Amino acid sequence: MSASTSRVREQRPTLADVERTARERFGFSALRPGQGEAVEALLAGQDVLAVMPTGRGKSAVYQLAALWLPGPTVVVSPLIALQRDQVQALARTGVHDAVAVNSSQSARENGAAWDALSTGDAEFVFLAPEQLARDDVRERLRALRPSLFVVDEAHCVSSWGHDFRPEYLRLGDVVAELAAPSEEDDDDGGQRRPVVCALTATAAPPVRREVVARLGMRDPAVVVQGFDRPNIYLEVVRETDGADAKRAVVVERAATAAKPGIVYVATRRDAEAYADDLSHLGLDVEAYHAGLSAEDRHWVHEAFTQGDLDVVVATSAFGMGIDKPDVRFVLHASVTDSLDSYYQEVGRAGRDGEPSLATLCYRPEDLGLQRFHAGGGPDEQALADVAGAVHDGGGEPVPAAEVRAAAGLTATRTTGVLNLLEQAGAVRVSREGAAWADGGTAVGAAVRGAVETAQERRRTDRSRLEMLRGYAETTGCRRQFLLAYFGERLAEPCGSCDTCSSGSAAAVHAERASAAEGGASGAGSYAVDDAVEHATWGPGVVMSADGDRITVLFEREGYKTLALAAVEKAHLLTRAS
DNA sequence: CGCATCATAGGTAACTATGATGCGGTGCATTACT
Repeated sequence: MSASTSRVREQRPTLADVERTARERFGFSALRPGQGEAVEALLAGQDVLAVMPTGRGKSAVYQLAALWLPGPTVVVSPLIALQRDQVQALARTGVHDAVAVNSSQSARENGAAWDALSTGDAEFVFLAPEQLARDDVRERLRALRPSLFVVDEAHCVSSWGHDFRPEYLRLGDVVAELAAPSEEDDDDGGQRRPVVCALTATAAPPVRREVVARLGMRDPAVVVQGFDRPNIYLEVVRETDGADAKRAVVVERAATAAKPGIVYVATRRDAEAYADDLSHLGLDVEAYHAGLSAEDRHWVHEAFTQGDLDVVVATSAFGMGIDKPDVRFVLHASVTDSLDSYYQEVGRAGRDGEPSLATLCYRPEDLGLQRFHAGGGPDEQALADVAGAVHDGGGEPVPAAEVRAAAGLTATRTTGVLNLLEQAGAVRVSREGAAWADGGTAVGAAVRGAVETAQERRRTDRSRLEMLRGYAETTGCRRQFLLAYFGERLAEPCGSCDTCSSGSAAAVHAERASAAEGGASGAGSYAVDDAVEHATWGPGVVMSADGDRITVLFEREGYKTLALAAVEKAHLLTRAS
């Protein structure tokens, strides 16, 4: 048996104990900033949200905590390929055994995994959120009495939960269910709720808040490590001469930049097209997107990791699980849906600390595709069709396939619409299908509620896109803008971005400084993360306050940038408690 | 929302201009077949 059972809960280890263990058993030279704090909180039974750069740092948090916490550890991990890597990485440390349960394994392999967990031979079980939708899986987990519930890549809760992978939004319920008493264990008055640990490399404050809320985390310790990656030079190339000119610029930049690198594109078709262009120039290049066979994807991933490729041209499918230290450039051929995604992708450059380059080729027209993805407005017809199909079930669950057929929508679209109806409180979705939640709710009212929710979501998505536009169009220091978005203040321009090189950042900085001095109270009267309220836009949180303007994230409207002078003159904002 | 693609029109020969149409990202799991 492992150390987890030989030590008693009452004897909580000190930070020095954690540190020594990290050294002796995991071979770390020292704890990294934030790690000790996060482990201590978990051991004290406090939920933890850790926002830390990718690498060894994050997973060490739960691996260390698991040594002292009594039961097994559940790790929710978004990709099966990632689960495989994580299980192997744990096997290499030799400290713990880990298993995974998923659809790529045979029933027999999955059975063996459960056995290993129940005998204590394995400490960790890696699962995708979809597994936790299964009654049998949740039952087995309950029986194991896990002490720690980890959500890896926790930003997926916010970015995928709403439509693409709705099971992410149900993880909070799963935790609650693991804690609830059941018929079998009435002796001890129910189960202990596992401590929840959410991990991600990139999350702006609103994403953090959403993760905490959706996972039902209780008074979590929020550990945020530095976002700044000073070795990555940031630049934006604005292209005004049309789509063809932009293509030429992308190809030229990718061809001349130091290798290896990643070119991110918005469509599968672009991935193929750019890969063709670059290979005609004699580069070792491959395209990567979700339309490729699993085999091809694996091959490209391997070849890139091994250093056999100069460039991978990829959609957003390429990324999670890449831990290649020497990526020299990340070039975006068009915009992403948000700065969160953008910085996540940029963060794959220069992990070795050596100089690297992040270039965004920016055409305002490219925002159109992202607007499309953010939803072209709620489709009332689709909502009505789906609501009607579920309502006709008369309270009995209607299988998703039937709802889909009745409404004539794609699977993804159907789950998205069902999710909206569920958030509006009209529909309950279970594994068996969707059921009308409340006999008293009329279809019309449910649809109106769902339209409202959809519009709110759309406003937020568009405002996130606007923040990306803000980054692309700012004449101030790019890094100051980017870090402010993530709630970090950089006092001076960074000196390592295109606007700093051109001198425009310095000019903006001077201008803001004098504006702040001249104003009655200036930006100093607002701090990042202050809660405020606007007369018409309602409650919000200050995202950045720099010089003569502040940006506020409103709960209903999304991000808005306001001139401080106007705010103070018209008393636009009041402080919320 | 912006684009690539395809069909049509124009006016008489190979092609360009215009308009209509459809498409666009991310992965789990499950099922029905060879």
